[in-house]
Amino acid sequence: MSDCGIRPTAQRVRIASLLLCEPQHLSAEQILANLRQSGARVSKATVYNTLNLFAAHGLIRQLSVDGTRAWFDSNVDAHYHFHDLASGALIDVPVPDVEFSRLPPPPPGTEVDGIDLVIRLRKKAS
Amino acid sequence: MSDCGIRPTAQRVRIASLLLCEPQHLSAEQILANLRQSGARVSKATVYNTLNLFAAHGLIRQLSVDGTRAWFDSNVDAHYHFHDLASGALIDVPVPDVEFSRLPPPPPGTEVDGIDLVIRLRKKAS
DNA sequence: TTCCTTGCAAAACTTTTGCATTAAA
DNA sequence: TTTAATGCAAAAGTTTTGCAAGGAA
Repeated sequence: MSDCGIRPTAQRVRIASLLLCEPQHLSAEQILANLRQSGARVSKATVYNTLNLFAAHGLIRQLSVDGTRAWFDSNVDAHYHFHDLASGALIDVPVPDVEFSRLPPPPPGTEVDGIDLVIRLRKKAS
Repeated sequence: MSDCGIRPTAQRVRIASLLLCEPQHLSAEQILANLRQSGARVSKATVYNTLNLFAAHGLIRQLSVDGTRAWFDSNVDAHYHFHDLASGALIDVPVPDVEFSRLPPPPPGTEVDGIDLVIRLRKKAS
């Protein structure tokens, strides 16, 4: 963490270890609740500050999947998502599982910064 | 509009003609401002009610592109989007411009409801 | 000490809701 | 006349900000 020029305070270390020990999709509120349950003294403002800081340094990725809130993804490798509409769950889809045989050329003066792919899932009818 | 069982009130007709006369991506606030500029008497609550109503009936589509607000797309045909990170602009990408040669199978008990594809664009470096 | 970070509360924003009034059928 | 939609203001939910106090270097 200090590699990035981020000062490793107690709160930041706890947030980092919560997110980075395994791939997860968490909201700010979930992170706050989780930290407090495990006895940490953290404020909501610090959680948001820290998540924004981590995202700015590329340690985590912020997702816009539903309009309701931001989700923070500890997997910063390129990948895509399933979104289960019934449960709201997010499931990672590795890059090799998707292959594009055609993509539109970016408009003049622009280049592709990244591709966000969300495959929405519903309960099977049949 | 009344085909869908929606009562065509003055406000709804104005919102519909603003959105549906040409393909557009607008926020609720933009729609409200636009209507008031053209002399309409509309409240914010009615704009939101109407947009949610139209979306529920499949007349428009709600997009989650950035976390900041919802965008309402008057193009309900299947399609994808470019998202210009510099300007925030959304540009439609027609379905035939994208071709998937591989997609992951949906998890057991689920089926694909839809695919949201957003190609993020930045200013070309070179 | 000096600078950065935290916590708290309040503010800012988007979206929803309650309720009396108004308009549509 | 009956039912549904509107407008306003207030509420709800998420995220940001201001500022005094606390902690790291």
